Amino acid sequence: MPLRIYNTLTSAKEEFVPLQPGKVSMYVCGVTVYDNCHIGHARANVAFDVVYRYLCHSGYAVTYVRNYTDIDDKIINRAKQEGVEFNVISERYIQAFDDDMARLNLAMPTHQPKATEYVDEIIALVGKLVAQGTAYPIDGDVYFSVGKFPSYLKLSGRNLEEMQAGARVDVDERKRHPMDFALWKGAKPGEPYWPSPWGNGRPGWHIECSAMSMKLLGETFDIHGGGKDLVFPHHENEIAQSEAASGKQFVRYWMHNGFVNINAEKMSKSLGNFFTIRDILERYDSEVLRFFLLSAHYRSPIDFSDQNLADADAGLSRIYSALAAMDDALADSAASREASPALLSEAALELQEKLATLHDRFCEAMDDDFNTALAIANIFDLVRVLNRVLADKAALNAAVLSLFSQAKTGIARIAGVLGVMDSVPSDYQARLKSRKSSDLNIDVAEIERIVAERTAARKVKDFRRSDELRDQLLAKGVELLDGPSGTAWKIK
RNA sequence: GGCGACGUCGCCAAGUGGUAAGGCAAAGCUCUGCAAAAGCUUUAUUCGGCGGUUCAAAUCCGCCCGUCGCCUCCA
Repeated sequence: MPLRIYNTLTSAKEEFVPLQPGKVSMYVCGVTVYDNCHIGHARANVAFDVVYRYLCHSGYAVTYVRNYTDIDDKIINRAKQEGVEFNVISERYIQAFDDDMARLNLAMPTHQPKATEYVDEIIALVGKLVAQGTAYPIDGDVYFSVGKFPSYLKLSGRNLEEMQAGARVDVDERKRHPMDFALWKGAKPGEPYWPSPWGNGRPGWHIECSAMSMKLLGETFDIHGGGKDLVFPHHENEIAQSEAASGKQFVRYWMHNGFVNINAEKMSKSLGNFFTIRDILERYDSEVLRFFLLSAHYRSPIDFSDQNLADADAGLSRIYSALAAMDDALADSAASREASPALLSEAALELQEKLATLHDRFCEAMDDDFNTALAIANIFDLVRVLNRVLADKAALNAAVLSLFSQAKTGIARIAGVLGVMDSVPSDYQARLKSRKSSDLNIDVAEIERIVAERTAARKVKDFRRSDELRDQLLAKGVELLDGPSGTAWKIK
């Protein structure tokens, strides 16, 4: 079954046919590095990380480019505030971005270019547009002339007249058309600059992506991604600059991810209602955050709340519990099972059937515009059957254990694409426990002492004292779990 | 004002013509001294409302209501 991708350019799902068979060229707008990243950045980057991984999984040789925009007005402003050079700011937040993405288990792109390393290419591109007459210099700035590019706004499906009617911006009177945008900005005193034919200055906002993507991927490439909010003006302007310069189609498939909302409203810097990735990782495991982000389709809005994160946490734990239980069964098995008949129970037969189609169903979901929500639902479906088999301890024979091995392999294959469920189950569980115990207001030795006292009380059937001690611990957030081999405890 | 998206069980969320996936929560059961935890089972004749097309619609069309986004920096 062919992969189908929703293309913003045509507003439809289209069969994906790469420019060159077996190869995919893909560019995703990274970040402007002037501050820490928020959950919205996490979503976009996780979404395209999965796109990248799935394309690789499908057998394509993928060249994945994700840029850093490391020169921009916001960076300059921030540098001014702090009284440092602009590159102190950009380098700091590049490092922060890299750290955040590593924690979110992102695969490394093939190239991670920085705008400042491509100034020559940018100047050449602007120069070409000026020479052509599609761009014009004024007082050290250079503007793109939207009137010279007839298909301007084809991506966002608007027209120039409407845009002007709704314009809320003060128009620079020097521009030929109110919608003309800057390719190059002349430097004011004290600002960073590069020499250019139009004087000292720096790149405008959109031009760096055109220059870097065309340099690394060619004038026409397969996939260009980013958040929905980049459709206009950023991607629209990229198309204008690039296609005007090359005379060729710039990008074949435009992909845009939906927003992260807070109380059904867009999370954004300007609204001030954002959470940084760092903030959230203080409180939730990074794998939980990633799992949460993949639990909705990448184009849908997703509402960020404690409740929803807690739900994701519970769901992911359910999967790991089943994986851990399989590990246990496999570990304490072997010899004693060998003699047992290899008959499969009804549940085991169902498991066998689910395993046979597991990978196909995964691909079917992902081929439909990267439907990770459906892919995850399939995993839960498998987990339910798995638990049913696990529950029947007497039926754990060699044949069933072999199914468990298959299940582990099958899930690992999927986990490798989604970038979740790829921890060692017992490690994951230990990670959660230690995270929770860090905000505990009682020390472990004290817990152990009370547990021991209660065990003694239970031994002599003093259940009143036993329950008293249990309540005492519960009040401090410690939950007791009595089992055949003694009493374990966990943080509530 | 222009353009666009969305509205599916208490909550989250798949499903774009063939008769409602999955998760969380809840209830029942198993287990337990009792619990907790865990597991199993159950839980929408119905998809914002009203019309229409069709043998058949959550899915297509029209209108209405509601929410949100873009049009300014934004993933």
